[in-house]
Amino acid sequence: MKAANVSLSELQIALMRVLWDRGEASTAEVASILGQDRGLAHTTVATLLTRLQKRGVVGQRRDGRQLLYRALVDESAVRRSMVADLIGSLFSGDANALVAHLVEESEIAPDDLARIRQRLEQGDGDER
Amino acid sequence: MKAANVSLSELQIALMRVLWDRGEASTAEVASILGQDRGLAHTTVATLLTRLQKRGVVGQRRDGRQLLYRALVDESAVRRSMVADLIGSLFSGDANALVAHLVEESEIAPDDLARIRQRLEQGDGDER
DNA sequence: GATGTAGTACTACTACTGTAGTAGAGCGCA
DNA sequence: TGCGCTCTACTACAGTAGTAGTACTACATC
Repeated sequence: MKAANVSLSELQIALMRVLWDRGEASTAEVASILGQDRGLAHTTVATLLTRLQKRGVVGQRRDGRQLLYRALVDESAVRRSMVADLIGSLFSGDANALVAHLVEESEIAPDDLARIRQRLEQGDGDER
Repeated sequence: MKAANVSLSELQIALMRVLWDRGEASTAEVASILGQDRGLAHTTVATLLTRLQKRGVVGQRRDGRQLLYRALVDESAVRRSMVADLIGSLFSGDANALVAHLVEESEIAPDDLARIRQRLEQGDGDER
């Protein structure tokens, strides 16, 4: 629960992605992955995780000397709230305008729309 | 020009929207509109505009005692860069996944996809 | 000419983010 | 049984955003 209003920075999302992928991870694990990609110090990652924990976005569990973190919000909740924010502020709340933008900017081909629709209509009779 | 990397907060976008709508606006105008909606002090709006100007996002022109501001980046550039950021961080760079998300979250109806495609294919042979 | 008014410039403060160092605690190995 | 390593906790600092007050300036009006 705690569904609403989770807006994260790019870096924070990268952190979360590690947790989403593995379910639970120690600071060291996260740091080794993030540090690899971005050259962040171990302590930096620890700070970021602590802050997210204080914010209630991740949960913390002690395992001996180590801390294990896991996500308390799932990716789709973050997607939901961040996409909604974007549509609200930049597309006057109109999701169709966002799709139109994507096509206009050649981010997706018009044919993809049909494919997506087909896939979704087949995949689920209705699940929502 | 200055195409890239314009990422703005919700409030900053609201400021910009006033400028996008009217082309050029004085601090007072922006403040009266924004202040209406959000109860911001006149000086707050002035500060925000100055900062955007320092960042090169808006241009400033003196008209007597007043300053007139106009946007130096257009809305589509901001959309482009912010949508791209979002897709990059939350949808693994896959724009299709964003569209699928929109449909799954009932932000748009599957039929809308067809409508959008039709509209776009008719509207422009190709313009890009 | 003095004064009120409108408008800008400067300063300030809080919160959050990115970044990381240092200090301290516990564990394992020589 | 002490030394080093690892891991966390705490502190710090710069940058940006949100918010607004105060001070100064120019203009109009009496």
